[in-house]
Amino acid sequence: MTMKNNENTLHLGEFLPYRLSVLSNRISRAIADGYEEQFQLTLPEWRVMAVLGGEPDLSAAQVAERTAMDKVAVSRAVNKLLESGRLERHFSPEDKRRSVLALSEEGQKIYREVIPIALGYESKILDKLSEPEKLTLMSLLNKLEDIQLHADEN
Amino acid sequence: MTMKNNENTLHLGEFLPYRLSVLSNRISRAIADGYEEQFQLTLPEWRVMAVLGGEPDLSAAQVAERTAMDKVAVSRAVNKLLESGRLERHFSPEDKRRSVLALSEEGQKIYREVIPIALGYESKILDKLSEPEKLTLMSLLNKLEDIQLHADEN
DNA sequence: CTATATTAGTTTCATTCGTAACTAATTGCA
DNA sequence: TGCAATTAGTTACGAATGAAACTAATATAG
Repeated sequence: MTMKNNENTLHLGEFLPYRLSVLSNRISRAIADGYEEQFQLTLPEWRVMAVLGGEPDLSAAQVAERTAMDKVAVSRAVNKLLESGRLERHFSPEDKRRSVLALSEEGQKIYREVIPIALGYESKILDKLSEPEKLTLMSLLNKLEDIQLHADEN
Repeated sequence: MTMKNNENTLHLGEFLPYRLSVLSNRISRAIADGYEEQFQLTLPEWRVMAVLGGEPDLSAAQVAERTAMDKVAVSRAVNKLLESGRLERHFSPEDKRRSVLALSEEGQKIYREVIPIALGYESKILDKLSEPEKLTLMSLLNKLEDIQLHADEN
């Protein structure tokens, strides 16, 4: 019979949320180091570019959805990308509030350069796992992503 | 034959680092929501308490090691915890720079109250997994934590 | 010894981030 | 129509963060 951890102490090194946080930060930082300096690109900016590179002509709100960023973060990243000429913005004729965002030529160029860097790091990680381990990892992530953590927050 | 993703686009939703980041942030945020308001405790403060609760009389540098926080973050968290009376600090007689940190009575009380909240969230997650899945998850985390992401940075 | 280098921890400063308030455009409904 | 409610995106502001400079204490080399 397996007993659940019910001690009066908590060991961070075995605490799932802590381990995920440290691991995730380490990976994100490593990847960002791979493009931040070279392309003067922050992580939120790269996320916006990553989405628009695969699916152009989204509104800021749609970008926010797909990146799990909040709309303020998207707004800021979009504006920096506009200033640096990596993004083009139009506004929808039907709804003059809604922006229509797409990578500029320059933005696409950078996008194509950063992708292999990002995928390279991912491979560096995934290559350490066997094929069945990769499949399990993906299936575990799917499950974990589905979990409802809050009581309810309509 | 399984082909590796070698496309000219990147789908964030399938990109491991992105998925880990979103998942980890969601979990950390949920847990922090469970104690921040109730105990006026930020995540870095809680991490410091969590370490000292299980292993008292550490120096700030040792706390930094064990929490994967940097020394500035530890210094700030420690000072806020001192102000709120949750931590006691002495200085080592052999080395008057080195602090010796431990939870105060009040700190221990809070520590004992927060632990079940934190573990509760962890269980909420782990309970969705089968026993073999949990084992695989732990073994995958062990492997991923071992990966060396940087070329070399002496 | 004494000058230099190193270490522990703090402070400073510039940037980032999140929340809330705001503006402008659109929708809905009376 | 016309006015309240909603939506897209921005701005403002305080808190959190990170890097670098700093202070005090200790270790080390000559």
